[in-house]
Amino acid sequence: MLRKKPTTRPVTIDEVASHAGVSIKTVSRVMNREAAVRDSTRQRVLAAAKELNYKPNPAARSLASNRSYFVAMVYDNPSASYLLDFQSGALEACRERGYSLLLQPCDYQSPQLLEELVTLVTERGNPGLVLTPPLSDLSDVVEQLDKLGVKFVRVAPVDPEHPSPYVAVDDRAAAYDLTRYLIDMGHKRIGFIKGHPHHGASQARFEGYRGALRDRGLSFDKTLIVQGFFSFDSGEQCGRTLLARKDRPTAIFASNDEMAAGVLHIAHELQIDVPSTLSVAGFDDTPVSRYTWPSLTTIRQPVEAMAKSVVGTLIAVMRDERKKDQSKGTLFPYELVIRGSTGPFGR
Amino acid sequence: MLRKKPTTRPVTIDEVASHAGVSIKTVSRVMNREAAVRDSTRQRVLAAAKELNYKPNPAARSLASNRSYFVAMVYDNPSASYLLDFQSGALEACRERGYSLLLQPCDYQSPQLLEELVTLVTERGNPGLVLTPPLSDLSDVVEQLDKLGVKFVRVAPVDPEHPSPYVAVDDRAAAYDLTRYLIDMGHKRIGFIKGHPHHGASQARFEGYRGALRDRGLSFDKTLIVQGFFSFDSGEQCGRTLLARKDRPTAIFASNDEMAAGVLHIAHELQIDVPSTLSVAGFDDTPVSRYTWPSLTTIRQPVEAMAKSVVGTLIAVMRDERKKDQSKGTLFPYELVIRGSTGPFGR
DNA sequence: AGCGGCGATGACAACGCTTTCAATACTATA
DNA sequence: TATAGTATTGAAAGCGTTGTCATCGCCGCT
Repeated sequence: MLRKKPTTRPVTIDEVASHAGVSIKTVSRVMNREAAVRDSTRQRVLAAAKELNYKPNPAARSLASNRSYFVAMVYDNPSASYLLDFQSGALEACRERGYSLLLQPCDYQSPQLLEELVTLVTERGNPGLVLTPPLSDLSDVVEQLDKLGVKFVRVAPVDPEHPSPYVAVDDRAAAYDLTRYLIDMGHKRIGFIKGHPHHGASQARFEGYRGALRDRGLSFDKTLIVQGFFSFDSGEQCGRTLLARKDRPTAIFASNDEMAAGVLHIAHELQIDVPSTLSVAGFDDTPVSRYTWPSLTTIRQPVEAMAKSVVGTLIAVMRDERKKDQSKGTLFPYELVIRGSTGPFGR
Repeated sequence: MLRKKPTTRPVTIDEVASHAGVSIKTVSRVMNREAAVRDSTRQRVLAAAKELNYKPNPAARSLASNRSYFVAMVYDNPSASYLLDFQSGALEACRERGYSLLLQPCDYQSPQLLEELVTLVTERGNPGLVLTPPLSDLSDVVEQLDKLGVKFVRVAPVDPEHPSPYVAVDDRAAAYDLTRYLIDMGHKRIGFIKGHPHHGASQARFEGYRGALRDRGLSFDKTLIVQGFFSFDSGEQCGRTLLARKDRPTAIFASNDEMAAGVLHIAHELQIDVPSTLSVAGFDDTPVSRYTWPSLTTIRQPVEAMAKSVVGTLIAVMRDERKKDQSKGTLFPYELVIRGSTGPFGR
């Protein structure tokens, strides 16, 4: 079967120009929404473009303008559903503005990380970058990228000091609220599983937990704190540690849903009933929180909206459209979602 | 803070050429691995390129060559983790060959789907397409894309009749094996939750189930079959239907993990012990299968490897490198993964 | 009427690469 | 040593846009 593919050659700007009786430059102006075009002319051009179904050639565009129509999402494997939610928000922002999203998985601990990013940027026509955690906290990388003139925004940076734009949720306050909720359910011994130490949010969540204990006058017991790594496996391990003790906690707050799922697994293994004798809470409200039994009490972050917002900002930066007075960071609201995995102790 | 960004202008082919003492055409040849270059020349050029850290400008490249260095993954929300696994395999294939991956979420039922895809293709410089299920089964879309000369490959098409390349797993055989395993555990009444009717795999899995019953001489009870939609919620609903019956099944085979997770939820709600009085199995071996309690018996598909392979094929097609005698489809091996959610009836 | 200015438009040169085709340098052969 | 043939290389013309700068009207003001 060797039939020749038709591959209809796309319409070019020249055709639109002659069809509308103007120069290509004018068509270009119209397509780029530049101001200095008489309204009647603009209409004529738009009509011609529409009729011919003209789509500007992106390669020619970025070659000539030395501009990029790409946003690259740089990530190192945070939770899967977080990634997907984020992607979908980012895609939405890109779609609205005619940009495309590139994916750049990477190893945040690699010594060549900066080099890889620079390669990405130069190889892919200078896209803007979205740094997701924990990359958003690598201050040297941030510094260098900035120095190199790379446009980027950060997601959930622990340290908002750098002038680049970012989005985040107040992790500390969220963890504080969740902990207070547990305390208000009557829990006095609340275990805490810390998140990955290289994620800024981990520290903030821990501080929220501690703050709530303090404010409610509960003593802080260091032995109830264990170090997790945001993974299901680490959740199991930490759960085992906490639940093996004789004076085990009556509630466990895991710094994300996957670890909470791991704790639930161990609780089942040890035949500890949840929530009657153990409450378990997570963080993030990923789909995981519904798959577990019981469903997880957790904190919902509007990940998709955050992604959309921050990518929008990035594109504005790439276009130099950003008003100077615009605030560099945006905090999004979180929400405490109460499900079956938590309750008062002893029924 | 108005400091000017340095934005070091990238190295161009001209600089490499003069640095190596050759014409730009020769540099171009070397960069594109064309044959007709003396070895000594090639070395000289490579050295120069390396020294200057030359990266060909992709926009210029695709403008001049009218070729695309993009692969677009077209999907309509199959399971989240499936997507991510697929992405990561696709990215790997792209990375190896210097291509970039674009994401194109879409609505497979939209009447304008074809139009949207054509827009994508023309707007984004004619990328190759990866059609994931259920898009891979829209024969009219496939037909039209082919007619338009769009290069594409399909993932898990139910109907391999079209000559475009594809990857798949033998869903029927996998479901057959899983069902036989359940039967061999002593189950005689095995409920089946069908997958989304618009996914080709659904039918194949169902046939595998039926085939195993038949071969093992078990009667086929239509009332044990319920229609799901691959979602957790539909799993719950179907689970409720099946488990509310007096003569409820002793095992339930859900056509994917999320639905199986839903069934487990209902089992817990009804205080039906798994696996002693009910076995539950899923399909896909997504991370979900580990989060549930008990962990799910399921079928593992090498999604990432499949993605990598099919994207590799796509790129070969885009480059016209594909040997004619190459088989158009590739079947990947699946694996039965036995976990805690299944066992012999009555302990 | 003459002049400065500004709004609207177009001509033409990039942008960095590939393609085409011609030119040159070899190599094997007679 | 000449000769054809092949391997290697390069010059120049695009590819489809945007950037720069010149041009052309037209307005208001002297």
